[in-house]
Amino acid sequence: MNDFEKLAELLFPDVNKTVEQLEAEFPPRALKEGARVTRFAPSPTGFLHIGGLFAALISKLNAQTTDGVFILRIEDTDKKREIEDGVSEIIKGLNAFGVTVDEGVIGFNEEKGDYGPYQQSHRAEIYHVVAKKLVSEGLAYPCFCTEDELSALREKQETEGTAIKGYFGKWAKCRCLTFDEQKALVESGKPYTLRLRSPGKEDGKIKFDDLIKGKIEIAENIQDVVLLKTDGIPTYHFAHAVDDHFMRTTHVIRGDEWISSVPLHIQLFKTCGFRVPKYAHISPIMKEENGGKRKLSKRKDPEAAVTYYAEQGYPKESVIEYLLTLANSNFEDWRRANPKAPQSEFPFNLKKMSVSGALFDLTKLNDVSKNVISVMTAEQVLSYALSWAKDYDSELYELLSRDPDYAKAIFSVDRDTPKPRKDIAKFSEIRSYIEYYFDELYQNDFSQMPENITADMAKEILSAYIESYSPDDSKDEWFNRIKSLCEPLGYTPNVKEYKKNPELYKGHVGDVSTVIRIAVTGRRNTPDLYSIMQILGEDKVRARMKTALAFYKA
RNA sequence: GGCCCGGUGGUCAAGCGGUUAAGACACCGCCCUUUCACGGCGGUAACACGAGUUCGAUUCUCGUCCGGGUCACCA
Repeated sequence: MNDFEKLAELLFPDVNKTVEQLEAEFPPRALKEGARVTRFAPSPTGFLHIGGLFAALISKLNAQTTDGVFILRIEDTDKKREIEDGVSEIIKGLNAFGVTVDEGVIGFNEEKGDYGPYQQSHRAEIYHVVAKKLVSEGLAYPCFCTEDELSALREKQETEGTAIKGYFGKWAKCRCLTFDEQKALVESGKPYTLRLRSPGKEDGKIKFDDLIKGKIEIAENIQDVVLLKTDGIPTYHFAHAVDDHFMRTTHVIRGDEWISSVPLHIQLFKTCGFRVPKYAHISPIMKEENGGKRKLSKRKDPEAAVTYYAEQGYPKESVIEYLLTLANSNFEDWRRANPKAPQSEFPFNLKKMSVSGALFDLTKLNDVSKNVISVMTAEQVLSYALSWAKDYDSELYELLSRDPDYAKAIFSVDRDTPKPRKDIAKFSEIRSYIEYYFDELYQNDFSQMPENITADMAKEILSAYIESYSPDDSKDEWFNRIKSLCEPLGYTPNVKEYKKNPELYKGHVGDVSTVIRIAVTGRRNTPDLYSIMQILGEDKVRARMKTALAFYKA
């Protein structure tokens, strides 16, 4: 047994498994040629960032379009970041937007798949097996430096103005400890981290091909980075290499803040004897502020949290649809050609991802969402409205569920037509949109008449209309009735005629309709009035007109 | 500061040496129209700057500027 092997035994006396055994335990996946295995690997902070959702979506799409596998792995190697039930929050967030996983963590202490465990805190043994192997081959060593020593080192490098800073080469004082020294220190109980003995050279360069950013050349890693912290838990870097190898990840898709550690990661994969996965780095979603761009901030921007969209009542398809427009610019063309096709049919292409970070545009989201909702059926809209209201507006929920047919009729107005209305972007708007259908919500505001219509005129029109109103009219009969009211009262049924000779009339049929509209709905602008009156029914219509009439008489 | 990435209208973006520099959102105007919305038509608006290379640069090279990222026992 050489010194390295002796050291490995000293450091990991309880580790008996070998890397070979792990390889057998987690064999390469039997997937078809070209299938991609991707993963989303958040920390359980309980906060799902819209950028995280975006990355997860892209990863899922990559797996889905290649008949691969999409994994959810939880990176809980830092207890400081973790919050109670953080895992559930993340999963809930993902599921709320339909980004479901094929494999990995699916609930509290619940997972599926043969490549687990999928929570890093449960994988200690696996990391230690690999670590032991590295030590036995002289590729990693224990470092007994304290935090104070490390910061002293940093200061020294600072004052000396060394070109490269950090723990490497001659600065790495634990690198060259003899076995006897190491043994004494370990046996004395001194805490230690495990560091990589980096094979990198100071002037070395590494090239790699990022699937989104293209070819990148950076200095190779020379730092003897920490692999295992003093508590034996791996750092992100080490866990990344071990996990993505044994989970047989083919494509690592993540935020571009990781780009600068790619040289380290490649080095790690290689020194562990693992095949290097393909990398794709996504630019962050930004926000505009004072003319500048910055990353969407968890603290400052409510829209950074995925929960914001649920609270606002955006359908999940809307958020995904918008994210897709950011991801692949040809998505909108595809959508125009396939207005009703499910999003899963879009041929997503990683190569078409934008290289630079996009500003998140809520206005555009609203537009996208209006389109999404406009092609839904009334049943779908109602079911979304109900599920939103259930959580966020109990009064509205009550009213909508009281008479489902009535509620469905409301959402059917102007819907199933070649040119459906597009006025709902999110369900938090819906209350004001439909309030006049419910006496409980409806505001008797008759004072908002256009300036050209006086109270006397309104009174006159309403009185006449109440006499003539017939609830069983067809739409044509209904409108003809309104038109026939016009001439006796001094209005013209013909708008063009009015525009030609405005001085001959008090107004046109539009004005007459407006008076009725305001009486019935309390507002100047609504969808098709005939439909609204049909839904409201004779009793409500008459009651409202009477109330309005009383108002104008007063 | 070192290293890396980026910079086309207000926003998202096509573009791969020769284009009237697409399209979408937003905005404005007109048309359609009983209101609103939808829809249709039209409009305002862009290649960060400076040098090269070239017959010709938004496209290629270099520099400047600006923006972003990263330099931990955090991920």
